[in-house]
Amino acid sequence: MDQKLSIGSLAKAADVNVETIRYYQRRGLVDEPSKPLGGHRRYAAAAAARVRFIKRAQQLGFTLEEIKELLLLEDGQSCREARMLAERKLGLIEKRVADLNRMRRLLKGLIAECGEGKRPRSCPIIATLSAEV
Amino acid sequence: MDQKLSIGSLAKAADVNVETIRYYQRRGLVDEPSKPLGGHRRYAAAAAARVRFIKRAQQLGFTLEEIKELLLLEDGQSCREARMLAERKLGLIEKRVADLNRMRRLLKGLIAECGEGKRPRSCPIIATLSAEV
DNA sequence: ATAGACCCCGTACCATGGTACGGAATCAAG
DNA sequence: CTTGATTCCGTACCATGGTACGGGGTCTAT
Repeated sequence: MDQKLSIGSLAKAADVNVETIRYYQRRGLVDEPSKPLGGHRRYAAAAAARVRFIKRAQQLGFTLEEIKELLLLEDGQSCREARMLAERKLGLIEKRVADLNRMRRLLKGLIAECGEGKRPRSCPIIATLSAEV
Repeated sequence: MDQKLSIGSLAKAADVNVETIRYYQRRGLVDEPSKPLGGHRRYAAAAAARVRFIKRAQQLGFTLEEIKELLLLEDGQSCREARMLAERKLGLIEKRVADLNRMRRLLKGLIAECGEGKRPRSCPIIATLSAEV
C-alpha cells in the first residue's frame, strides 16, 4: 500500500493525460510532491483516486473551481466549514436532479406521443421547458 | 400573437445578450430571419422560447451541438429519427441523474457524519466516488 | 555504460461558448 | 427632420479546460 507512482503511471492509473495531471497541479487541485534534487517526482497511489474523483465530478457538471472546493472536504481542517460546503453542493445537486427529471419526463412524453404516431406538427417540448424556468 | 421582435427585445425577452443571439444564429441554433432590404430583422415571439430552451438545456449539461440535435425534435421532419434522438438523450439524462443521486447520497452521508462530530480524519468520499466508476 | 523511455518545464496552441468593439446604416420619438 | 438609440457586420478578444511541443535531464534494463 501507498506505493509511489511516477507521473506517467499516475496518469495511466487515473486514465488521463500526463499533461492533465500537470494542469491540475498548476490549478491547485492535485498537489505536486517535492522533487528529490533533480530527480523525478513520485505520487502516492491515493492521488489516482483524487484525479478520478475530479473527472467524475466534472462529468456531473462541476467546474474545476467547484471541485477544488469539494476537495477541501477531503483535505478539510474545519468540520463546520466542510459541512457548510457539503450542504451548499447538496442543494446544487438536488436542483440539478430535479431539472434533469423534468427534462426526462418531457422526453418520455415526446417519445410516447411519437410512438403512437400522433405527434402533433410541433411538439410541446420547447414551449413547456422554456415556460418552466 | 406572433408579434415580431427586434433582436434587442428578443434578447431581453430571453434574458441573454444580443451577441448571444447572433452567436446562436451563426451556430445554427436559431435561424436568422431574412432582412427586409437594408432594414432590421424581426423575430417571432417563439424565438424567445427557443433561446430560453437553449439556456436551460445548457444548465443541464448539454453542449450547443447536443442542443442543436434536441431542437431537431421541434423542427423535426422524420418522427422516427426524432424518436431515436429523444431516446438517446433520455438514456444520457438517466445516467446523469443516477450519477448525481450517487453523489447526493455521498454528500448526505458526509454531512451526517460531520454533524455527529465523528468525522474520521479522512472522509471516505473520494475513495468511494473514484471506486464507483 | 549506453539506448530508449520517461520526466521536467516553459510556452504555444486548441475548442467551446461566448463578449466586446467600432464604423456605417436605420429606426423611432419629439 | 433631427437626434439618440438600435441594428448590422466583421473581427478581435476573453475564460475554461485542457493538449502539444521541444530541448533538455534522468532512469532503467541489458
